Amino acid sequence: MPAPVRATHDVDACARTDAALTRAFTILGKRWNALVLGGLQTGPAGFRELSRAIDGLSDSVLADRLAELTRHQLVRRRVDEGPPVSVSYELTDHGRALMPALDQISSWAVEHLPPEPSEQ
Amino acid sequence: MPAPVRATHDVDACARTDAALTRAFTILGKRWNALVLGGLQTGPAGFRELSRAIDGLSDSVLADRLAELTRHQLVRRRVDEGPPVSVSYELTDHGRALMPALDQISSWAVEHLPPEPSEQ
DNA sequence: GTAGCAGCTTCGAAAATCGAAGCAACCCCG
DNA sequence: CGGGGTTGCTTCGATTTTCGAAGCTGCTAC
Repeated sequence: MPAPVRATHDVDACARTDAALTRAFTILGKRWNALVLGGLQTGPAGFRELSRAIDGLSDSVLADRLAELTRHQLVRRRVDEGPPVSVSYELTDHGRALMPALDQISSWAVEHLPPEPSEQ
Repeated sequence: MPAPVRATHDVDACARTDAALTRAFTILGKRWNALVLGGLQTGPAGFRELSRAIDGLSDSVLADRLAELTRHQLVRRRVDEGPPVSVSYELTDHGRALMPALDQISSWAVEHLPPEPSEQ
């Protein structure tokens, strides 16, 4: 054992940062993904609707995020060919399964996230 | 009501994308933050230890993330002035309070996140 | 026709991330 | 004591992401 006994716990213990968590945050760790999913929580919504609901998110990025979430099967894009073509996005079962976790994070933020002492 | 009855639900319903969720993902929505917190889940760890545990994360970004998480009071930096100065990072109570949610997300990923059909 | 809305896409600029290298301090080995 | 290894970061230039404004199509209302 070359290194001093400094480590509080073995590297292996936290080593593989939990592959599943890594996969989850490959998606959720992108700037707006979780918020888009959250915006869909209450039901289907149109592109423009989401755009207005999520403050600060630009159209170009929203389009990108929706495409990505759709690829990952968390969101479904549905087109209504009625007289005025309309598009709506909604959560898939996979996406909906994430909602409880999102709620939990939301609650955590209420209780443990200070109102920003001084934003960077 | 100028627009056709296309909206499935009122904008207000999903309007303010849940301020708390937004605040939470101002932090968690950054590329490595959640993984760093996850790496600290099993106990205190040193800089290099985390660096090796989280695959793909560079030193410069890790330093940045740790500083940010520390500012937000989710992580605490502790220096042991012993003969060999050693630094260790650990979760604060606020940070630890997030772990259940992280676990839930991890479980969700196991059950609902396909093994990447084709990475972008 | 003219205006307005929905749903995107394109484009250049700004910001975030990356990876390699550097640096001080300290330990072990010989 | 010198060489080599480890820890904890910082700096820097290059690549990626993200951003926001503008543009374009299709349709409706006036």
